[in-house]
Amino acid sequence: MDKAPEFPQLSETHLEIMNLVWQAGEATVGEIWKALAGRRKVARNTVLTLMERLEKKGWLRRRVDGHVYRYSAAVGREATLGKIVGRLVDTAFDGSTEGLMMALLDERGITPSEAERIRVMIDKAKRSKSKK
Amino acid sequence: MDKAPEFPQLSETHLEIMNLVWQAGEATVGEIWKALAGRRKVARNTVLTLMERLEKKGWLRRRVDGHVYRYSAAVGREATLGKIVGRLVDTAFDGSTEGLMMALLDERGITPSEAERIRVMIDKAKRSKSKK
DNA sequence: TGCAGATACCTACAGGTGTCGGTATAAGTA
DNA sequence: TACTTATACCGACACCTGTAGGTATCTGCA
Repeated sequence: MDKAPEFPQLSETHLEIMNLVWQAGEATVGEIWKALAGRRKVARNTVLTLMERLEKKGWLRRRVDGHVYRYSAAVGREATLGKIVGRLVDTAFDGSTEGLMMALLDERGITPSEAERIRVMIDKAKRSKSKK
Repeated sequence: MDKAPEFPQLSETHLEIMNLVWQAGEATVGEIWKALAGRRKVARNTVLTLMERLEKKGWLRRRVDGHVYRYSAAVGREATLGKIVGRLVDTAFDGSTEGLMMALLDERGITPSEAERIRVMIDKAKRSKSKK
């Protein structure tokens, strides 16, 4: 569950589907479709096409189960999201982690409890920085 | 400098150009092209097309100056980047600011001095949360 | 006055994306 | 057995994106 594709960018819709697959672990097109259709109107075939494309590009894997394909993610959620965010930092914030955080805090704000948890995260990240 | 378009997503390349324009304040296609070509090979006409499209969609403004168009950003940098990040938080992290930060720290790590500055930012954000 | 260089406009094209319809097949059900 | 319901595959279409060539115009300099 690790060899990420060369990273040719996941669109928003693709990401939406990847998220559902990550959440489900393994799922059929129908299951993902139902989950997605709960939020917005979309045809089953649309989901099918998108998932086939994701599979072709190496983001999803599928295995035969009876007469059905069961899809699962071929890449890890953490690593993938990490790369996406990293890429955004590079292209939009010129590599500045702080820049992104600033934009985020400015846009969203945080609650005191979030602030506390983030503080803990930062301490931990600082300490284990050399790990990676 | 504020009414952002309905936000139909800026591609990475578009963002690259927007960044140069934000930096320059006002610039001709030729100037942006030179700045961009310094980093990667690209034809002048490519930049021209991209900037025309950005203008058509409301991200850039242009005014006649002699026989030349001078382009400037029609949207503020902070607000725009904020929205982009916010959107990523929503689509990739299900609205969780912390989630994004975690991914970022995990992917990039931070130096102690960055950690310190971020801590200050968070404190400030927490205090002025109601402002926005 | 004529040419080089910058500029803008028009057009094109391949590849990706989001959207499906049509059709065939398999499985469960009345 | 006939019908309904999933599923998959093929193909299509419009729009966006990155890329750029061709051409006409303008401007400054030899």
